[in-house]
Amino acid sequence: MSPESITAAALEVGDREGPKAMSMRRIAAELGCDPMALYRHFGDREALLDAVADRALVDVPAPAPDDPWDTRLRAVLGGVRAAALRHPGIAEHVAARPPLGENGQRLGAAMLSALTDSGLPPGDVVRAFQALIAYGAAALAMAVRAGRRDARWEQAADTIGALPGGERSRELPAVGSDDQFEYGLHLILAGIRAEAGWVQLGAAQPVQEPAQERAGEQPDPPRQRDEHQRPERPGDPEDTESGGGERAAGDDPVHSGREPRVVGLESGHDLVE
Amino acid sequence: MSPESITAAALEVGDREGPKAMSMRRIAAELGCDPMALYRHFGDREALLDAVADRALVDVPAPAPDDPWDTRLRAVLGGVRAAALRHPGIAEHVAARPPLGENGQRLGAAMLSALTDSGLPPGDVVRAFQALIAYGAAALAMAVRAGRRDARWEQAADTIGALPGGERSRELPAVGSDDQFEYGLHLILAGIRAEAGWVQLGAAQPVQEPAQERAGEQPDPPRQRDEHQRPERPGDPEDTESGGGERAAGDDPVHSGREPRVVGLESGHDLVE
DNA sequence: ACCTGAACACCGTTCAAGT
DNA sequence: ACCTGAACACCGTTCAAGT
Repeated sequence: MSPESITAAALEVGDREGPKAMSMRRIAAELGCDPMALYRHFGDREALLDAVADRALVDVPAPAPDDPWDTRLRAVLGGVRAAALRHPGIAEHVAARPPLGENGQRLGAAMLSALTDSGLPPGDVVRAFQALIAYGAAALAMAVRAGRRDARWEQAADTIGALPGGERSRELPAVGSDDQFEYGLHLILAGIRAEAGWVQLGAAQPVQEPAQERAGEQPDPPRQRDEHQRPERPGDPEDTESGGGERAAGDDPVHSGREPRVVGLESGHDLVE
Repeated sequence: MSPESITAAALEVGDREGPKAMSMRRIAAELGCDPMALYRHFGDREALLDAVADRALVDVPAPAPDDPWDTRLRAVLGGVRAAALRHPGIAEHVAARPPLGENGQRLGAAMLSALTDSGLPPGDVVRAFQALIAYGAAALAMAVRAGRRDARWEQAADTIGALPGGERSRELPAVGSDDQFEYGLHLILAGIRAEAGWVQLGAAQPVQEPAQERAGEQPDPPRQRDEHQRPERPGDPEDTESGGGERAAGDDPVHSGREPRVVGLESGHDLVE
């Protein structure tokens, strides 16, 4: 009757009977104990599901530190996605929650490290991190719902097909598919590259191969036109002193002339309970 | 006792008492009728919430058709986000569901039209559309939870602050903030630009102004260095015939040599019920 | 035929009663 | 002091009984 045995039982009943079955009562029944016994180890159901979600990520390995930063990001996000989809009972919860358990922190650190290596300024590293988490979570949620054959998305495919520009793509939008996931991730990584100042070789003739990088999960030796070269940067992210205060609070182009920054969550609105 | 009066009552009780209060019984009580009466107009709770979510989007205007494609995308996604946050009771549901009601289709069509104008090939238009929906949904969900002061995210901020590269950004990650939302959207739009073959002027000296486009919601006249020029493209998206079958099924660089395409949801796995 | 509301099969969590 | 389980305050939905 340990936290571990509880999360194990929860994961099993969730995998077997779906997310709705992961109730305190049902999990307790699985363990043959009183539902209240669970509250000895977890404050409430949410805390228990947090632990279960993190447990589902134990098998996701940290990326190889010598890989390029974008490869590392793809490895982490793809790994989380695959691991979560292996446990459909908890995938929805993984998708809805920030990664805060032991494994979530480990993988989050790997992502932040990769983003730092991308050359983004430190402040943008955190923003890009959150953007990637958001995208990954939503794509995962879509995959879970697509697996559950949500009639809404089938209808959405019809709608898209009926719209101008969507006619020829009627069979494309496999909603939560790996392909779809990789494409969106590819877009964000390309955005990071542009933002960090990488120059994409071959950008002059984009029609023939604008998308081939997405196939690049595999070693991809044959013809690597998707190489990138980094321009020299006057101030490195490290020296924040004389290297140019180009993104200090005052002249930050994003925030100057706007309302006072919301810091953390302290000054946030409080919607309900 | 019409569908409209029901959705109106649901929206009001949701705004007033939070998403959990939007139960069939509670909404019926608001209307002074039997809970079962709601089932005459909506098949189940999910269908009712779909209608309520769409109703929350009536006020989001279609973007000005003459604006640049990226401005239109920002307008639609920002508008949906703002409208949803005005109705926190339903925001979570808006975030979790594809846009299928009257207003969702209207805004989805505007997004697809904008993406078509971005120069992406038709198949990628749909992929980019879904990626944007996914990102917008997740960012909205984060904003709702941040508004609810989720302790998890405060802890996440601490974790990020403790990681290498995150030290200086301790006060940055206002989790569901407008700033954060716009940054992620900016990354995706930059990715689309790169993918569609747009060249970003000034990419040679990126350190000084890599991020200023994000301020571009306002007219932004002073100095527009974030202009883009489009290279000539051999085949226009419109002529799919002789203009070059460059992205036909056979030689699609993304899909060639992979497992058979998943089409729609028909061939999908079925996780549970 | 239509509508109603009692009833079913659940929830998460509290808390008083037992040990 | 600790643990248990009855009880509270809810759910979405079914379905038999009423009109």
